[in-house]
Amino acid sequence: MPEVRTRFAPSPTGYLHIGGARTALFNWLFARHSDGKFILRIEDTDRVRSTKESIQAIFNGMEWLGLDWDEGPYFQTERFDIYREYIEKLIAKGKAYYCYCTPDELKEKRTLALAEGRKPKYDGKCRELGRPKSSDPHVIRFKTPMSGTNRVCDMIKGEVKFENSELDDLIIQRSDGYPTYNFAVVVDDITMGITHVIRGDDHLNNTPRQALLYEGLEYNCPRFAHVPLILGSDRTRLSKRHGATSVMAYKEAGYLPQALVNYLVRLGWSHGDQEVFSRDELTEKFSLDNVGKAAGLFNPKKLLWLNAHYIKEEKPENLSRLLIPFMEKRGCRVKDDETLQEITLLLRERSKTLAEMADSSEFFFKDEVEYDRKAAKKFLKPDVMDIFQTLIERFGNLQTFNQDTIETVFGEVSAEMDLKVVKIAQPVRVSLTGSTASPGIYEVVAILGKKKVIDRLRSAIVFIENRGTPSNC
RNA sequence: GGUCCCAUCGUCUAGUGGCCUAGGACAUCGGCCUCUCACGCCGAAAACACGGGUUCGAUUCCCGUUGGGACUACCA
Repeated sequence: MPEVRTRFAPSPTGYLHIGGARTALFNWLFARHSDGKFILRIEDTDRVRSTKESIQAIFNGMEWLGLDWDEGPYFQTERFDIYREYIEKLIAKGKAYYCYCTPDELKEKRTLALAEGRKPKYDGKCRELGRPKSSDPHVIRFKTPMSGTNRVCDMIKGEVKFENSELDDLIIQRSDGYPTYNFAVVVDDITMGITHVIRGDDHLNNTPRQALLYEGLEYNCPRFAHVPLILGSDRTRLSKRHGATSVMAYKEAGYLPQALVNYLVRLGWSHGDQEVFSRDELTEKFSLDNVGKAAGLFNPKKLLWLNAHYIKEEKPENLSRLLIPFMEKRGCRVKDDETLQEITLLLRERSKTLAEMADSSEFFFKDEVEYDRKAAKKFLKPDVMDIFQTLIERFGNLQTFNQDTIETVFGEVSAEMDLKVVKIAQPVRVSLTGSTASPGIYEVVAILGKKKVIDRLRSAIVFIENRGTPSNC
């Protein structure tokens, strides 16, 4: 068996999007599973739409997802000599020809054909003419066989048949001398020794043209595998309309790369009933045999669930490091210390994203607690001032300020005042966090520390005292 | 319009002719746990698009219908 060689070949006309990422992932997994090579090739022959920023965005996305490549990146714009060489070969063999038809002429013919209900194929005018090369503007076209059936054996779709008569003579070199997509892809895949072309379903219709090109160039076709597309919730191609489609947007929203990888791989591929896969498990178990044929709808809720899962699984020390940029974005300057790790430990059970985790840990670091209106109205009432006062005293007297001693204080106060713990915990929670929902109150008190807790309880008392006066309402 | 692809719970899927009273997961709904919120646990509801064949037997194989999608450029 020759070595497996796969490639990911994005065009740098935007960020790395969800669909592209999955294609890259499948190629990467297939190569890693087979101990083969994964190659990155940038298809930048569209000089109007290709940008440097997009190239960088693709690199960033791949790096974040952990999709490392063994060869490349190759750039098509640096390979013109190679394409020219192959075009010359085709011309020499009489398999390609110069075409001097103008874009306007072609457009006219196309509209006419459409109006008459015919197929808008190129009519082959210059194929008959056989004009030699000249300095007049021209493209180069490939002579497509007029008849015959073309069979492509796809590893996912099975055998797909196309009639050659449906195809026309495709342009392989544009008038500006640039090769076109279908031609450059074939030459690249040949010269890079690609054995498996794994790509989106949307390329299935290109495959017969490319197969013909392989034939014309006298090379064997690689194996093809057309992966079904990812659709938005309205069942059309995933696009910006459907929300975030950029891989890096998920990083910024606080997703973990392993969650996105796990989600993407399970969308279209399965291994029995298993839902969660480590990276090692994926490279071990991935196979094209278990890739489904039908398009899949992108389901943000399931991705969110997976993200929550991976957050729960992540070590507190890693989480605290990942959390810092999110805290800074919220104006909290935090150190990656033991306290932050304790906080992430509390919050990892209750956060679906790092952004959410940052939101719910803000109160630990803010100087002033901002009370949620409803929460304050319900729990910060005159009858709790007594409780707060007692707690301030008891906490003040504690030699050891930890979860156990704090819990004991709550227990004692609840017994002495004949109040259920919840009647104490909720007002305290609001006074310390501003909200009715937070991690366990003993943990929160312990992490905040004696001074902050007492300060915040005092502020709450002041808040309650001032509430009666209209100026503070 | 033409070409091609596709079709199991709302969604991702298991299922490769009898193991199917169709399994799992997300989401939804109920319950338990509990200092709140989550987490976790338990449970419920929820699908083989339709019509013909083939077969002793079809979710599974074949054909058609319907529905959805992709492509249809001197873009990739």
